[in-house]
Amino acid sequence: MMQEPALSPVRATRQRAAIENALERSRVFMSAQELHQELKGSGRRVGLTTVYRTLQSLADASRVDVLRNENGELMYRRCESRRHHHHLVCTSCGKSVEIASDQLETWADQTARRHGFTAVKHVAEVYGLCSACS
Amino acid sequence: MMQEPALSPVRATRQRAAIENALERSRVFMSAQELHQELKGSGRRVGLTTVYRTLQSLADASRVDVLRNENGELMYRRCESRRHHHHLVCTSCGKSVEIASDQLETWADQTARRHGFTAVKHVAEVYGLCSACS
DNA sequence: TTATCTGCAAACATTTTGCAGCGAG
DNA sequence: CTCGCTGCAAAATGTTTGCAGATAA
Repeated sequence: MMQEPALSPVRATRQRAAIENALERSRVFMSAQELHQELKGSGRRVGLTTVYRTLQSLADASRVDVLRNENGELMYRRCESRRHHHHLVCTSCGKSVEIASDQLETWADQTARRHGFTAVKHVAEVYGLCSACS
Repeated sequence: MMQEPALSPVRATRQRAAIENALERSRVFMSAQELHQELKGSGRRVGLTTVYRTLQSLADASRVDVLRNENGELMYRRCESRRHHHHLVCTSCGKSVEIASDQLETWADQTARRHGFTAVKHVAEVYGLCSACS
């Protein structure tokens, strides 16, 4: 069993609390910039640099999921499960569901092996309109 | 059957020829910057702007595949098949294989439907070491 | 001839880094 | 009191755009 990395230094700062809090409330992926705006809008002032650095450290600790949107920007969302998983993301409201998929893993492994590839990793995300948006 | 878009105006310029030629010879994904360097190295001078614009238009016409590397940079490679497909990419030498995957499509559709999502699209790439590199 | 194409320079957008000051422990 | 955290300003990157001049057709 893999153990979650023991996140190095963590000082309980106002900024970090604000960021984690915002992530906790959101069920959608947000960019660092969006999160920064969100915080600013609700009166909690946190420097953009700090938002970037904090999100990065949270991602390193597998506390948030990271993926790139169409424009190549990094998007973050609180992790529900620490296990390997993928996402089903609504292209309209941004809501996302974490999905497990043994089937997908199996397919990736088999496909790779069939072509003589080893040490397989993969990325996969599914996009569509959620029931509320369609 | 979908018909390939009738690519708007296309003048046969030296630059476009150089770019298409370089793409034709390469079996690996290259960034616009890399392609630009490659051309410069082999004596064929093409402006970086032109490389970007040409690759973009080729991508629009589905003549090249586009995907983002880990750093979010756009990578291009000549398309072997115009049909929807995914890639198996060697993380060492960059060589890639186009892979079809009815299984994957089916999985994406079913997963989405199960969660009430419609209008499904998906992205998926598989990474590993090819036989020559492992 | 003329509408495209080219390419430089400048603009852009996102993310990272240098560094002086703040503040949690 | 210390050392990590913060945040401004500036740098770094990758990509796009404005525009004047070159050039296929």
